[in-house]
Amino acid sequence: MPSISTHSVMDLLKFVVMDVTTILGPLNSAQRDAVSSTDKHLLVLAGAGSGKTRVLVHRIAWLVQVEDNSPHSILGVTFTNKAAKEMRNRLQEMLGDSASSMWVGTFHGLAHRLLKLHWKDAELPENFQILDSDDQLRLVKRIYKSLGIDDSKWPYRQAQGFINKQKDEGLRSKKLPPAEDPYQRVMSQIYIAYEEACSRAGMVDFGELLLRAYELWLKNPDLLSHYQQRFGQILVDEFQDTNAIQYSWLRLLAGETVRITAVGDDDQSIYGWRGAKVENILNFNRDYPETSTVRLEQNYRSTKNILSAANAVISHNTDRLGKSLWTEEIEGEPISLYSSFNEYDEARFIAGSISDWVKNGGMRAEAAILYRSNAQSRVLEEALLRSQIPYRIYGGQKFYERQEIRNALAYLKLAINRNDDAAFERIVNTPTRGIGDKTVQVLREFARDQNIPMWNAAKLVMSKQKLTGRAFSAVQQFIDLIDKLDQNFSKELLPEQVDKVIAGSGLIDFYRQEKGDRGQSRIENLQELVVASRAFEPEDTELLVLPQFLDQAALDAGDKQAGEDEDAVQLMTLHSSKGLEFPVVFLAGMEENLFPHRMSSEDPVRLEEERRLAYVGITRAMKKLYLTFAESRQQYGTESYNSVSRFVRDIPTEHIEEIRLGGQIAHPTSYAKKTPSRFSDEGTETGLALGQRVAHKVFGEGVILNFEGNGPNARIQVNFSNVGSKWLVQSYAKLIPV
DNA sequence: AAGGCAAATGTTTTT
DNA sequence: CATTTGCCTT
Repeated sequence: MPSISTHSVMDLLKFVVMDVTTILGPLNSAQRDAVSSTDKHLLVLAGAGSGKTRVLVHRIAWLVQVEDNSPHSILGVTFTNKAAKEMRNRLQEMLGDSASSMWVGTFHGLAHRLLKLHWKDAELPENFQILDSDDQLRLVKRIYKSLGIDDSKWPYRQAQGFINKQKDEGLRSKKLPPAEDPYQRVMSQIYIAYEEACSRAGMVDFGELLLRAYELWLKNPDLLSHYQQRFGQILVDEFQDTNAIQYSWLRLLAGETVRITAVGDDDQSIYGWRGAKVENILNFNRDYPETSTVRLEQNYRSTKNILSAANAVISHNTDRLGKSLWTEEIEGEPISLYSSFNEYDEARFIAGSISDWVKNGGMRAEAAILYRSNAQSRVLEEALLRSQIPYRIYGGQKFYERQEIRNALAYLKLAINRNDDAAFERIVNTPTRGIGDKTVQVLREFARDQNIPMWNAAKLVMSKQKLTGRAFSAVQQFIDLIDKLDQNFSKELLPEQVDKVIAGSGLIDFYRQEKGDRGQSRIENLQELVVASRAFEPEDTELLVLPQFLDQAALDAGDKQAGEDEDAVQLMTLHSSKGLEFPVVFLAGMEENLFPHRMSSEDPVRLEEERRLAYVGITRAMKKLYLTFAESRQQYGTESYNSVSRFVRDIPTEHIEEIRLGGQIAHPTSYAKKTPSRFSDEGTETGLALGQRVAHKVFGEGVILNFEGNGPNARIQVNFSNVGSKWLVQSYAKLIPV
C-alpha cells in the first residue's frame, strides 16, 4: 500500500463527506434510501411530484462520487428528447464536465448511436437513413400498390400499426407465426415486402432502430460484452413506458453483472396504446430478485385538496403496485367544478378565470388548460383570443414534421444520396412539374424490375427514350435540378446548402400560390429552417454535417415554437402534460364519452389507462384546480349530450365546490345527482336528463340523447347500446334511470 | 396532369 | 365541423 500522509486521508475523507452531504442533504429519507441504495438493482416507484428527476440525477452523482464509478460507465435512458436534455443539464450542473462522458439519451437516440458506430455488424449501409412515421406510411402505400392490396379492406394505417407492433414486440416478418386468418395473411405479406423495401433502400424506421440495436448485441456477443464491461450502471427514467423490445434491450445489456436503476410510476402509465408495457414495472422484482424497491410518496407539488382528489380517482384502479401520495402542504383551495351549458360557455368561463388570475397578480404562464383531445383546443383558443389572453399550444404539428420542411429536407436527402427512394418519390413532382402518377408508375416498375433505385431508373428510362415528350423533358428537368443542387455541395456550409435547396427547388413559389395564410406561414417556416441549420451543432465534427442534421431532424422533430419567452397560457393535451406542473390547471371537457374517451369506455383495461390519465391531469396542479364540463357539446358536427365524467364523481365532494353561473358558489349537489331534470318543467320530476343512462324493458340500456316537448307527451331520443338510437314517448316508454 | 368537388372519416403521441 | 381522401372533370 502506498504511504499516504494523514493530511491527505483527512482531505479525502472531508471531500467524500462533503460530496455525501451535497448529494443527500437536499433529500428526504425515502429519496436518500433510493439515491444511496447499495443493492444490486433498484426500483424507484416515484409518485407524481415526488422528486423523480432529482433522485435520478442525485443517484448518478452518488454512483460516481461516492461509489467511485467512472462517469464513463453510466448509461442514462429516457423516452423523450426533452427529458434527456434536462437530465444532461442537471448532471452537468452537479458533476461538471465529467458528465459529458456519460451516455445519456433516448432509447432511439442511443440505438441510433450504436448502429452508427457498428453499422457493419448491424448489417446496415454506412449512410442508412431514418424513416419517420410519415415516410413509413408512404412506403406502406407504395407496397400496397405493388402487391395489389385493397386499401378499403385493409386500411394503410392498420398495416403501419401492425408493422410497428411486431417490431415493438421484437418480431421479424420471417418469424411471424403462420397466418390463421386473412387479416394475418395480408398483414404479414405487407410486413415481409416492407422489410425487403427497407433493407434494399438502407432505411431504418423507429422500431427498427431498437430491434436492430437489440439484434446487434444478440448476434455479436463480443460487442455485447464490451458494452457490458463499459456500462456498469443503467438508469432508466419513466420505466412504465418501456415496450417489449426496449425492455429486452435493457435486459440483454444488463446481463448478470450490470446494475439497473429503474424509476417510474405505474399510476402514470398512459402509453399502453402505443405498446408500453406496465407489466415491465409490475414484474421487475420478479425478473430481478436482487432488487430493492423504494417508494417516493411525499409530494412536493400540490395542495392537500388536489392530492386527495388524485388519490381518490386512482384508487378505483385495480392493477396497481400501490402507492399513496401525501403532502405537508396546506389544505389549499377546494377544487372548482364548473358545469357549463356548452363548450363555448366552458371556454368563456376558463378565459374569465384566467383573466381574474392575472388581475390578481398571477402570470399567464402559470395557468394551463389541459384536454383529452386536440379537437377541443379550437374553441378554447377562440375564447382566449377574444379575451386577449396570449396563449401557447404545445403538441400538434412539430416543426420538422411540417410538409414544407419535409419537402425541403427531401431535396437535401436526395442531393446527398440519390438512392433515397422515399425522398425521390416525395419531391419528384413537388412542386408540380408535370411528372404525374403515370410517369412515376413507369419509373417505379422499371426500378423494381431492375432492382435499382428510382433515381437510376429515371436516368435509364431517359437514355432508353421510354417516355413521351412532355414527361421526358419534365423528368430531365428534375434530374438536372438535383444534379445542379448537388454541385459543390460538399464544399458548402450547412446553411448555404439549405438555402440553396430552398431557393433552387421552387418550393417558395409553389407555396406562394397556396391560398390563405397557410402558404405564407409555410414560406416563413422554410426561412426558419435556414435559421435552424445555422444554429445546428454537429455531434461528431469528423463526419459530414448535413447527414447528421438530417438524422437529428428525424429523431427530434423539435417542438419549440416561436414566442417561447412570452408570458402565455399553456394549452396541451393531458398526454403531453405529463412531467409538467402548473400553479393553476383547468381540466376541460370532463365528460363521459370525451374523457374517458368513448373508444376506451367499453374496455376495462383501457378505462384504467384513462383513469391514470385523469390522475396525471389532476396531479399537474400545484395550487388551484378547475374541472369543467359541458352539458352539450358539438362533436363531429352534431350536438351531443354527455354526463359528467366518472372521474369527477370519483372525487369526494368535500374537496369540491361547484361554481354556478353568476359566480355563486355552492356545495356540489347537482352534478352528484346528475344535472337537474330539464324534462320536469311542469313539475313532474322524472329523474331523466340529457346524458342520463336509462333502462327500457324491451330495448335494454341506453343514454338519453335529446328530447322534444314537455311532460308526459315529451318525445325522448335514447341511444340504446343494443338497438341503436330510438325516439320514444315518455309516458309509454317507462324509462327507468340507471 | 392538375385542379375541383363530393364523400368519408374522425383519440391520445414519441421516436 | 373540418380535414383528408378519392373520383371526376378539364
